[in-house]
Amino acid sequence: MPDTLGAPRGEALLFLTDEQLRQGIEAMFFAYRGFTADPDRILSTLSYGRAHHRAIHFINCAPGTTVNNLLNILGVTKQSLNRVLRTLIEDGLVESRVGRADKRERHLYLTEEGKALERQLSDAQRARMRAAYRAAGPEAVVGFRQVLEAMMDPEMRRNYMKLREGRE
Amino acid sequence: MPDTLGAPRGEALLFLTDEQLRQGIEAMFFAYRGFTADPDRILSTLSYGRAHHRAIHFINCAPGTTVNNLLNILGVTKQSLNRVLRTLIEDGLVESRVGRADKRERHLYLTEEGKALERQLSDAQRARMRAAYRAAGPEAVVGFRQVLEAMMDPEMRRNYMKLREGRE
DNA sequence: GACACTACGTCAGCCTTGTTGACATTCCAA
DNA sequence: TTGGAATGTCAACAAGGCTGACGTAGTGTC
Repeated sequence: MPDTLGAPRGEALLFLTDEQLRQGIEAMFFAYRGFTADPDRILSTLSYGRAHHRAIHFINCAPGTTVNNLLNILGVTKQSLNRVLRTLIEDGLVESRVGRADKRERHLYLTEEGKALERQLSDAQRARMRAAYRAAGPEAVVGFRQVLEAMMDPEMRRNYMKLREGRE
Repeated sequence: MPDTLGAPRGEALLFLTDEQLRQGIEAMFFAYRGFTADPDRILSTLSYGRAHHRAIHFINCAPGTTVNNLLNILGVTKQSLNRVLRTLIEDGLVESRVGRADKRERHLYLTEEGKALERQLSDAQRARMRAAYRAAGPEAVVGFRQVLEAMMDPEMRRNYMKLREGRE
């Protein structure tokens, strides 16, 4: 069977077989379940859900972010986000400040209590991630990140990069 | 600062910093969105959801699987699964056969129509996975899989391995 | 100043998909 | 025969998505 691409020969492309891809798909499914399991347990005791976790996470990452900005990152409607945000503000975990330059905007911040919950959630999630990283080793981690980045929608990849830059 | 573990020195553990872990967490979040985006688009035109996709996927992987078995793999209640299965059976995508050895059990199979939808969904999902694999390269794929496997709950890892063995 | 537009909040209603609890049926096995 | 396992089904409920409509406040433009 001739190699239509020229450079890499058949065997070098074994990682692109349907069976390999299928295993990757299932690995994503099962791993994502593990990924969310620990925070989910904590949240359920507080009658919060994953949606609250996501909001808390990204507000913590980018303090002072606007509602619109958060909407784009999370990829939900403002009505959905608002429901979550309202409870977090009522419960004193998030503070909403009217913008100085543009008073239509609301800038979101975690309160001390909000930061405490964020820490609790991300400690649990990081512990699992750390264990997985340690078990797999540094080279595997590089590969892991490369594949994940390549799997994102371009727009989400931009959001992802932006968040990283903001912390460097 | 002394190295408490002995062997690897500080720099070798840079991949375990909180910032690295945080980036990994966000990468998982954004990548999973991409991972499900293509099937979701197809499903929404058929008034099906992700739950239907998951059922179809695993019935296709393990034809003749029982309801209970599927329950364990998917990690949902029988009532939840039943609602999904009922619509799939009504729509003629899934066939439920009474067990021969144990007539309490129902063995699940995809019909031709079900297989066609499965193919449509998995083609879309594999296309994205293939693009990501190709962009990242074979070494990255190995690392990707290693980290994902390490991130699973032990019970889910067993399910994952079992599915793989069944196809080899 | 009038007007269009933007950012945000909110109300109402709908859908999917998860949950619990209760109960019927069927059938295997002790 | 009787207990328990596997399954199906009904009802009720909640989280968290969605759309559509409407209100309000602030911005920017003509």
